[in-house]
Amino acid sequence: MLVQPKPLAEQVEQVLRRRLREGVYSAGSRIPSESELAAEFGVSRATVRTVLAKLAVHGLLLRRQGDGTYVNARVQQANAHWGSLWDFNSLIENNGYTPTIQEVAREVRPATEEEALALAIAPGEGLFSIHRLFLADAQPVILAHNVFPLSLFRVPVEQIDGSLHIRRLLQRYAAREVAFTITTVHATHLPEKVASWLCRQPEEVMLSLQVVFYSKDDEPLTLGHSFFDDRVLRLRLVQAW
Amino acid sequence: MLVQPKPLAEQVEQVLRRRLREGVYSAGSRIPSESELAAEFGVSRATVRTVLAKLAVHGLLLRRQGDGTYVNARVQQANAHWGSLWDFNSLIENNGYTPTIQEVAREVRPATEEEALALAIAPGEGLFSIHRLFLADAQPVILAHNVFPLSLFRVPVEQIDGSLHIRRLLQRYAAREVAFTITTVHATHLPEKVASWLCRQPEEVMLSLQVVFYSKDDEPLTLGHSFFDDRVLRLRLVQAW
DNA sequence: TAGTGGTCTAGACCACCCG
DNA sequence: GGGTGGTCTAGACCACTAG
Repeated sequence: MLVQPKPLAEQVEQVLRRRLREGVYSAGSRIPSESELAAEFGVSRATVRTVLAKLAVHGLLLRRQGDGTYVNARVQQANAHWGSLWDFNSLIENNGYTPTIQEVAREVRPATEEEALALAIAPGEGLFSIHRLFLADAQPVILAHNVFPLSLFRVPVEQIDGSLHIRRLLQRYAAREVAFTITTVHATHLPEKVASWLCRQPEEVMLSLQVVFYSKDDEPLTLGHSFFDDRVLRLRLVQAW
Repeated sequence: MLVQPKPLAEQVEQVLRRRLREGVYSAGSRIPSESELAAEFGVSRATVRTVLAKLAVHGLLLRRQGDGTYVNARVQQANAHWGSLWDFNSLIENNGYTPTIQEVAREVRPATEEEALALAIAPGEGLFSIHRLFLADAQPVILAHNVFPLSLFRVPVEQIDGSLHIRRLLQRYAAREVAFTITTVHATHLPEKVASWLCRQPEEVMLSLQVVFYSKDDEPLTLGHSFFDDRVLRLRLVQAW
């Protein structure tokens, strides 16, 4: 049923995710049993189990011993999402809008002390800094500022496409995979400069997220600082056991 | 090596978590290989793997193919935590304080429309409502309000110990296990009443978390609304792949 | 090249829920 | 009782990294 250019589990996961997204398995309903799925895909039950376990941790499925595996209707309808803290595109999509990324400024400059600390580089070392605006159906909702150690890139920064999401950008221009993120959440007043980009009044109350992306080697890849209009977008997260 | 009153994987997980907490495996160092751990505990490699995978998702370990498994020093030193969104005790501990829970008010009253919607009950149905203050080294830092459907409890609400964490409280008095949570994060001004409890000025900018706890049967267990002093406590989260 | 984690299988037995 | 998910094993082979 499945060939093997990519791991079987990954392929099964993609198929199941699509079925959930497209409503083949409808909200709240029971999906086929592990054995049935294993037979359908021609893989072992263990392989199916690793996939179902992952989808359950991400809040998409509920598993009940002796009963079956169910589509988590609650999470689906609440538009809650596992990666909202760093994946603004999905966040905007989950709020029912179409996302666009618009670059508003970029520069190369030396790192401040704070930036150097977060990125584990020397103060004054070269940084690539980029300001980007996330639009939800053409309405500006998030302003994100990212800084990357200049040494990460294999190409001149002029060639970097500023409309890519962070993970894609790091893959393409730095050949790095993101392994984990650490996010700090704050409530702040909106700085004047950011307010103009977001078309809002200064001093409004806003959510601010500080995110650091790390590679599997524990190497800091980028430091992000973003402001977030929580009157338009809801920051809603799932955690499951 | 291990007997089996509880699942082997769970026992292995507890041992490894303790070793990480107590520094037996020090920050950034490599821990024994899967085969070595399997031999030490007398379990199969597959069992060890499920445990290591879980600890990696929670950000405690980093796994590198062909190399080994390492203690994630970055997460440890940043005091980042997987469950900060709903486990305020761990949150306070991770910020370096000793947590205490202090009950400040409780009542039984009918549910508002909004509460009824969130808890999937009828408006006007009985609720147990409790306001609690979380102290970090005796300093008030979080005010949490929780409402529970009255029908959940097997005992008179007078017997409920208001100083327990939510999960423990639900286990003991409602015989329910929490399976997942949905959290909405907001930035707000501090309401006057809450300000006095937290010993702060009204209208200060604060983080507000709205959390709903669900059972494995998709049954809403409690709706929580909390205010959060992000000048004392940092809300810092890990997400790993 | 040796050792690590990554993938996958086949099969056993258990705990649990339902009709 | 029959089917579901939960636990666990033994073993195979692969992909990768280090020295």
